[in-house]
Amino acid sequence: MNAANRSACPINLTLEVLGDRWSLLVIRDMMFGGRRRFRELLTRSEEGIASNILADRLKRLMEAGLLTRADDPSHKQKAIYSLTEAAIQLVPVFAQLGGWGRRHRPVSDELSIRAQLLEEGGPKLWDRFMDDLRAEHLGAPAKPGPTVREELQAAYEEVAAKAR
Amino acid sequence: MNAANRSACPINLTLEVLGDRWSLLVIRDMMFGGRRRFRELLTRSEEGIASNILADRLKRLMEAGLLTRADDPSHKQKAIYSLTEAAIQLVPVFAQLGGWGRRHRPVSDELSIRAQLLEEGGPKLWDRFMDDLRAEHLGAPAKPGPTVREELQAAYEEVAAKAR
DNA sequence: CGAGGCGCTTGCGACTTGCAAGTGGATCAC
DNA sequence: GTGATCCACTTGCAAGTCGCAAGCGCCTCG
Repeated sequence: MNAANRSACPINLTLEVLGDRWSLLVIRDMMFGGRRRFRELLTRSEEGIASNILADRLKRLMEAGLLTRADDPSHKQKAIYSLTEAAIQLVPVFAQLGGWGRRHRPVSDELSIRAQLLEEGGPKLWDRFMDDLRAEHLGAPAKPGPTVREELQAAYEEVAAKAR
Repeated sequence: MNAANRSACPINLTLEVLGDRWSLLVIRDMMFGGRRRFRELLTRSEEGIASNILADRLKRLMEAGLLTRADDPSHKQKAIYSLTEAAIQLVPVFAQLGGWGRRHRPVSDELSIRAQLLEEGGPKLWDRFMDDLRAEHLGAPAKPGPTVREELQAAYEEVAAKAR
């Protein structure tokens, strides 16, 4: 369980940071849902994370170098969390995880359309998405045109509307 | 925690099956290490899994449809575990996880060479590897030539020899 | 027939999780 | 300016999970 006494295998080391039920979901909500604050992550989470678990995960992810925290200059008690470059590079991992889940788990149509588009878009779309995230979280210059998140969101809403 | 009351998001559903510290490591040892028996998985695991945890994970993975169990006809008390097609399709997920770990975690050179080759080989290599696994675990006809696992293993041993 | 290997199971203490409630401070509405 | 509300967490506690060591019945080998 200790990080120290386990192996230096890349997969094992990745699992030591991300191998639990919540860490990747928190990052997913920040990436795909655009959430940046504690309260947003807490209350708008599909799966209903508990506040102490969320606090603990944010702390661990910061220690692992996947997230940073800054005070909101416009509102002293608000904090803003940002993804680091390392976290942004999880985009292909999410694409594969989502693609696998879509094919092998009982997903709903609305929620799987994003995974499908991300998978079909391939590395080109992933790179665009990562550039969007760098602009949003790291202050890199933004590219013109709609963001990948907006495109995915629009597709989701279209499917959700049809389902109703 | 219950599968029932969480969301139908592909990433969440994937995490419900694989989102713990051991499940993916067990599958990794079967895929990349060629282990098929309880005892092999127990004693030749780099990370030292406990026997009760291993038993529990094998059971859960069978219930999730990722593994099957058969009696060894030549030895009544031995069991053989096989990967299902769903588990074999985790190859790209492993490739991405390994690639990310290699870039962002303190991996050792010997253990990361496999991840590097798998990443650089891209979808073509992944497909070959998946075909190898289908031959080994599902009884599909084998392709001629060395298996991907053998190639990865040879590269690993070369690096390990240099390191000494 | 005894030693050892096989796939597990059991007991138990330590740690982790999930829920509900609470904390101190900042902001907002009036 | 004052009371209600929002904010990011923290605390207490019950329940569940993990990890280690030991043990189980069965089978095989010499």
